[in-house]
Amino acid sequence: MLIEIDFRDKRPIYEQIVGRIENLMIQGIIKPGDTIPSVRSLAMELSINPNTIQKAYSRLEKDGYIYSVSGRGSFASNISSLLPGKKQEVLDKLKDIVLEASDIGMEKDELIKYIGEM
Amino acid sequence: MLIEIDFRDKRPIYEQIVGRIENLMIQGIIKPGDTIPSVRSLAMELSINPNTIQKAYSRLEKDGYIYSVSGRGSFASNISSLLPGKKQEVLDKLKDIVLEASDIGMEKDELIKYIGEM
DNA sequence: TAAGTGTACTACGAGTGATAGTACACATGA
DNA sequence: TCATGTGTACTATCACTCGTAGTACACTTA
Repeated sequence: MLIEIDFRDKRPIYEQIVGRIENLMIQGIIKPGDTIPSVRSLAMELSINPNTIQKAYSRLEKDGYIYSVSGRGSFASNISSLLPGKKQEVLDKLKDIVLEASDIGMEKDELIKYIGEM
Repeated sequence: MLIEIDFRDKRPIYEQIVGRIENLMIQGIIKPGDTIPSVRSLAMELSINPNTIQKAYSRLEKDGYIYSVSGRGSFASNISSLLPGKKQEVLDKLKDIVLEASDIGMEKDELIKYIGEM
């Protein structure tokens, strides 16, 4: 099972699926051109409604991760061009954390030290 | 106006208020013992329902930031004992970011460099 | 042709956020 | 004392999102 759902997770199911598939593609486990499980089969496998899967796939297609062909299935796109944007997103989040840390009197060095020791 | 609401913010109003007051206390702008605006006056000032303010204040009291006295008002608690927990929260978030960065092939050094240059 | 595929649509229930209104007990100051 | 302001506790209603459920249609493939 490459894709699983955590019902304790506060995020909506469709968002978990989006994140999981994005992750599998970024890690190269799903490669460009690979077939993505069909809406109905994945719904069956996860015991959730096909509409929920469709919602996730629509989002993935809109964001450029997959492309869907009516009657044939859904396939992984080449996401190499998306990586710079993803990197910037991470840096933006990191910036928020650093500002939050600053609010409670934590110095940059403390954060850097923590990262280094991970 | 120390407290404002951003209606473009996706977070619920009560959560914005909680965050804002926490922030003012952490920064020392609101000091232990200070009076917090009354439920009704803040509701009037922000043009929102008193129940929304009450919900925010209930959360703040539950989390130890303020204490409320029936008939008198709400007051800022001494939050110095809460700081270690807040620091740990920040570090936990930082950890998530680092893992996310790792997923898309970013090295720790890249993050550390970014923090250093902020 | 039959089966599997993506896609679109409506309808319903549950949960949450926010509003609206009412009510009660308490503290304070005129 | 009494009016006012305070926190607190309800109920009711509305809007929105998430998820489920069912149906339908056009397409591709074996």
